Amino acid sequence: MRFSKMFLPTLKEAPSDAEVISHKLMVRAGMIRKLAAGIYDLLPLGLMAQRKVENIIREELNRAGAQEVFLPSIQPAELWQESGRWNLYGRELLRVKDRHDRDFCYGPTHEEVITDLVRREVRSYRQLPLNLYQIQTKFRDEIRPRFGVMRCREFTMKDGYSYDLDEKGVEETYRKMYDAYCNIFRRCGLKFRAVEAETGQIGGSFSHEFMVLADSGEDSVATCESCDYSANVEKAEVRQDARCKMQDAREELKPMEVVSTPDKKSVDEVSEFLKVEKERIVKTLIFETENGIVAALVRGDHDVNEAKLKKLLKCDVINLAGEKVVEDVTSAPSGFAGPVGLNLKIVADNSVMGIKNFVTGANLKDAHRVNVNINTDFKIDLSGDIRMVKDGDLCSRCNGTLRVYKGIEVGHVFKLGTKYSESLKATYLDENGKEKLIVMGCYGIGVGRTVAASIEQNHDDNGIIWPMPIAPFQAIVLSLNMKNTDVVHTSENIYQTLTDSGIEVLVDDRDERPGIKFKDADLIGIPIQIIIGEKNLKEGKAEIKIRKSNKRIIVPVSDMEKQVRGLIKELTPA
RNA sequence: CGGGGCGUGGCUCAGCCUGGUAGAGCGUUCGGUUCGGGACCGAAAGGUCGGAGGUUCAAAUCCUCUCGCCCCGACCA
Repeated sequence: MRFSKMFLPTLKEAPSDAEVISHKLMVRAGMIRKLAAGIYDLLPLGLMAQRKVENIIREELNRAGAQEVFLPSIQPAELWQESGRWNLYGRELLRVKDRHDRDFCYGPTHEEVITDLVRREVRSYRQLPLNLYQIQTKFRDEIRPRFGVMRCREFTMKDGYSYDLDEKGVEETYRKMYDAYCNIFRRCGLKFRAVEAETGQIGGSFSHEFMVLADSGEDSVATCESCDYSANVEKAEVRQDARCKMQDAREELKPMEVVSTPDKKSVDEVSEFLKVEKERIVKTLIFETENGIVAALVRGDHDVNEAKLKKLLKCDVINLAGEKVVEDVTSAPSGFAGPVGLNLKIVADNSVMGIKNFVTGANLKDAHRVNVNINTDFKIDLSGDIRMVKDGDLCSRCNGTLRVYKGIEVGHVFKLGTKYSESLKATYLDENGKEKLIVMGCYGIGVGRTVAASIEQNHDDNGIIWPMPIAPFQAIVLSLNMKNTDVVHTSENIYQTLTDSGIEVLVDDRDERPGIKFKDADLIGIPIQIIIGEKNLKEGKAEIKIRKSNKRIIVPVSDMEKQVRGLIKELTPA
């Protein structure tokens, strides 16, 4: 490809609406342009990188026994009504009507469509297992799209669905997909972690998320320093240990008192005002569930994990109560809730059980209670692990320390079970002629997000540094002086030779000054720069610069192909 | 959906408070000098100041409405 002919509009300055690095660089490098909030045009350079990722995905999935299909992006409402998600999915589901006033939606995911296909075609156990995937545009009407291509409304996703005879079958498929995902992300040059995750809206019994570690990530991952335990903080288990107690067992129980705390609502304020460590304050959070209102107690330095609370309470819906409900229930403005005298079901985190003489809200405006003790002053109905892990907690699997990192979720695998085969009646006849539910798994990869995540992990002040496997071009030839015929001819020759031998090369044949070419080459991040300038050329030589290491070598022009070939190999992970 | 901010040439932004000829840098076009890290000189094109309404002799500027975009929040009392 020739730079002079390519639609590659690079920018010196980043657009003012770009926040994260990948977004800025993708716009500056001429990969994307915004059409509307959360909706982007993909330009040639951007598409090339994305196609590279797509092809790696295809190779690994096909190798693992999956088959590619292509399903409609517009889906009839009936299917979603049948699965029950037409109502459940909420406003993220973009609904449209056709000219006959029939309801459709733009697919945010394809469980319904593909399960409908499978249920119509699969009758016998002989036709299973089946593992189908597609690479498709999805639309999710996000509350707040942000970070460029990282969290947008329209995006490209690889989604795959597996159909097995039984639990054993799906577990094997799941493992295969898990391994394939590891290969895919490794080949994309990403530093990632496969972490245990909550199943969320898609539902199902267990799942792993593939997280790319990056500060700009919107998810938090807890990772053990000593063993290989990794989990989304939503899911990560807390280990109870001696350190949690932090109190002398011999400390005597003191009589409870009410103290005035004018306008001190938050744990920070109360801790400061009463000169008490946050560990000795107990927060009382009021939640509404389908089975009534409950009060959840966690230590002042901890946060409630709603997913865990939900599980402990065995309920489906859980929402933090609003101001009004809090006032009704505690007869005090929010900020002063406490367990003493509350006529609610009270759930406590394990760590609360070990504290004595702690501080809580008094259920009175501008007042807290001190020296509160469980059993003496109030009773707990239920206790368990209901808090979010935090950095420095102990690992639940070993004695290591957990670290919490930010991560970008690029892939997710679920063991779905029979959730959809049940609602959509996807069944088969087993060898005894008995009808059984097909057992499903589902597997997603955010393709565009993977590209963005790679940039988050691979860049410097000058621009993108593509890992070789997903670089839009493997090499770029910088013809430094278009007025010098030797330079031009040599650049052309090298470009032709490399291209003919199957290497993906961009030649910067624009009539621009060298500085501009260097800057653009760095910006668009091509791994190998081949720099053709007069001085070196007089000795029949040219320079090669490795974008990643900034290493420069001078090689004879005649040796170029061999050198480049060697470097490509060197820069491609096995 | 709540709070905040911003819409002025292709891009980044100034001008708005205090109404009176629409600006800069980058980019683009033409001519010349330059040519290994975003050059320089000269000339030029390009904007109904997001849109609608209002106030005024006069509106980018003040008021009202509207659309778009961005940020923060929408679980922690």
